[in-house]
Amino acid sequence: MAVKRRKSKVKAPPVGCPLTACMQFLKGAWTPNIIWYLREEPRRFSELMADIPGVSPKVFSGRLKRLERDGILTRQVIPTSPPTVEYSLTDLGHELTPAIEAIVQVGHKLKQQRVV
Amino acid sequence: MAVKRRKSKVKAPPVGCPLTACMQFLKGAWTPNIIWYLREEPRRFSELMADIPGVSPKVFSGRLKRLERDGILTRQVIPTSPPTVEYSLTDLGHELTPAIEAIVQVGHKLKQQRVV
DNA sequence: CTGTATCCTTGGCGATACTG
DNA sequence: CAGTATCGCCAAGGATACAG
Repeated sequence: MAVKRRKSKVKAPPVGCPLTACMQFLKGAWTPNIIWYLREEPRRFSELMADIPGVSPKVFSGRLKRLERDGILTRQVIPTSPPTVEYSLTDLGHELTPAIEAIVQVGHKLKQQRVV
Repeated sequence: MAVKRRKSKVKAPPVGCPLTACMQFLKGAWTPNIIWYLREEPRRFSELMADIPGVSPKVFSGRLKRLERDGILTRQVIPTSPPTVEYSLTDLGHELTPAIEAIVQVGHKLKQQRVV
């Protein structure tokens, strides 16, 4: 069925602004972590789930689907005998990693200063 | 009135991870933009509203309050005759700007490549 | 000018169970 | 192993009007 994307009634922050342009890909509770854990090498579903504890498979699967739809990552089924699936970043996905790296940097600093 | 904050039943991405530690401050639809537009100099309520079109005063006010509570910015009332209010980043707020700058950088690049 | 008050919608998120 | 199905919550966000 036509997955026609409804005109999101959720008011978008100002598009056209580079900040928002990038943030839209980082939106969502688990999104940055997923990209982060994929930055070096492809990972499988359960590996990612283990990397990012606390998320339910349903939510996780949904997030991965959206990221795939957005062109951030690709999903590849490997026909082994328990089937495995590998997720990896696309070029677009890799473009985002510098931003996330900066966020991680800041996070480290905040932790050092015990502000978190 | 004791605004006791309930143990948020919502989204609990893995805390303790630096990424999430930083992201919690960037969460929310208009948050990064607010910090961004305050990075150089203090701004008044209506200035910020104009910088970031499309947000209603209620939502905007709520966001600013949360940022103040989180220690990202300070609110100073200037007793002029129409009263004006100035918002400025705290030290903590300024710590976040490198991360946002990186995000903006990536946003620029994405726009150049017309992926957005 | 700088916000609050009301009321409402929505989609993100969660838990658990189940399947190819 | 890698997900869906189902059910439901609720905080974030929005529109509009009003207030100090």
